Formats: sequence, C-alpha cells, structure tokens
Amino acid sequence: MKSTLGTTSGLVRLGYLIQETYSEVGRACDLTVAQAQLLCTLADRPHRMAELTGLLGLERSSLTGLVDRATQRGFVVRSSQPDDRRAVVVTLTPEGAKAADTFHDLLTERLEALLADLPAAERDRFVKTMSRVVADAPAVFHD
Amino acid sequence: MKSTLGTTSGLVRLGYLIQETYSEVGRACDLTVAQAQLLCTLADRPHRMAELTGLLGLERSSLTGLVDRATQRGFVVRSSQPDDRRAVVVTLTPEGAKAADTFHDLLTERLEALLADLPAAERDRFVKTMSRVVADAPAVFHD
DNA sequence: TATTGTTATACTCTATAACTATA
DNA sequence: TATAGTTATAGAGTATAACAATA
Repeated sequence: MKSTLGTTSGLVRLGYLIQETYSEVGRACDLTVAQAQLLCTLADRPHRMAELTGLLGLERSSLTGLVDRATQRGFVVRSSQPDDRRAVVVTLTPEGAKAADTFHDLLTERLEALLADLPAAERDRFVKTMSRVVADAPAVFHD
Repeated sequence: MKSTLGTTSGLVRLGYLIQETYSEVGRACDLTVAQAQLLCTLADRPHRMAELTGLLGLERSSLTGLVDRATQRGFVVRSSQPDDRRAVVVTLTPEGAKAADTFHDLLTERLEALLADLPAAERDRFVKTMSRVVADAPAVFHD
C-alpha cells in the first residue's frame, strides 16, 4: 500500500468509492443511480424540466424518459405552469419524498463512514477544503 | 453560496464533479466512462476477466459485453492461459495503450485543475488525507 | 462439484434528430 | 424565430438466468 497517491489517482479512486457507495445504497433502496439523483434534486423543491437538465447534466430527451419511469413508479408527477404553458414542473409525490428520505439517510450513513477513521481535526479540515472545491458544483444533494 | 457543506453533501458533489470531468474527458477521447475505466485498469498490466469484474465492480456477463466492444474497436485482445484453460486474459493493444495514455493525460490535467485554486499547503493536506481515505479502493487508475 | 466465461434476454440510460406546442 | 418538451430510434451498459468448458 503506497503511502501517498497523486492528486489524480486520489480523486479518481475517491470518485470511484463515492460512486460505488451511491450505487450500492441505490440498489438497497431499489433505485438506479439516475433515479436517486433525480429524487435527491427534487427533494429540495420542484423543478422545471429545463432546470433539471442543467442540474443533472442530461439532454432533454434523456430526462423525459427518466421522468417517465419515475412517474410510472409513482415517485413524481408532472404539472403545468400557468405563466408559461410550455413548461413542465416535476414534483415529488409523498412516496417519492419517502424514497428520497430513505436514500438520503442511508447514503449519509455510508458516506460518513468513509471518513470515520480519520482523526477529528484532520476530518474537519478535509471537509472544509472539500466544501471550497465543490462550491460551484450543482446542488444535487442537500444535507 | 453556503460557506460550509456537510460531509455527505460535500462528498456527493465532489463525486459529481469527478464523474462529470471523467465523462467529459471520455467524450473528448471518444470513450465511454466504462471503456475508459477498462483501459485505465489495463494500463497497469493485463488482467483476467475474473479480476476485472472485481476491480470494475461488474457482473461477469456485463464485462463480456464491455470487452467485446473494446475488442471490436481494437483497444484490447483476449488470449488464453496455458495453466488454466478456462481463464481469459485481456491485454491492451498498442492502440488501446495509446487511447489510455491520451485519456490519462487529459484527465490528469482536468482533475488537477479542480484543486488549482487552493493554497499549496491546504492542497497538500487535502491530497494526503484523500490518499488515506482511498487506500483500500480498487486501483482503477495509476499515476 | 466448483469455477470461468459466454449467451440469451430484458431493462435502464443516454444521445441525436425530427416533431409539436407555446412564447 | 426561439424555447420547452416529447417522440422515434439506436447504441451502450448492466443484471439475472441458463449454459459450456475446464479444474
């Protein structure tokens, strides 16, 4: 076990760990990664389709299918807006909110465990630096 | 912009940033994320299918398809092992090695840029802590 | 019997291009 | 004309289950 990895290698492997955790928690909640991202984003508040494409980094047509499947599963509903009748607003159903909550709590537990072995001071520094690094990243998750 | 994010929210957004970067670099190199992961893993050395399923976190049948497509594109070759004729060894072709190199270099550049704005001391601490956290993660990337 | 890998099948995810409705 | 969203289509990725070959 090498004592020090390079920046890239560290980031790639950390990304892998996070992705794996996200995926495993999703599986435990019977959610795909894409579905979990959608629900977590909507947990904050409803969004229009156009906003969601930006937040999730998807093409409009990809999002249509994702929202279709989430609707079929009873997690979200589409509604229209009076002021712009082209727009479609996506909102969590109570079931969707519950699924998002369950996923959120389990993910929190699993991700915090990744840092659990660090000394408290080092962990705090790490989290603080991380906050700086991701300051401009889309808000696809909320504490 | 909140000054401090929680551990989970920070990790999720960092994972998102890394994944986005990985995906964008892949697109620039005409590689899907899965293909890039395969090539980067094989850049270290050839691996048997069974090893790759562990490193990449895939089912055997999923890996079969991934290696099929990488073979069709001329990036890898399958060969057999004398000592265990059930095993299949996957090796990069020169083209595959070149694609892996190009991807590696661009990804390194893009990921290092994520930390470029940090003060040197803070960046060093961050990378060091990250190394500890990912110490046991699969070696899907090498500096 | 257990392990290695493939095949068959089905579903999710994603993109591009063409289309409809509204602004 | 431009924007919001959907539909049609195609390909990649993934999993489960059944299978063949080898250990």
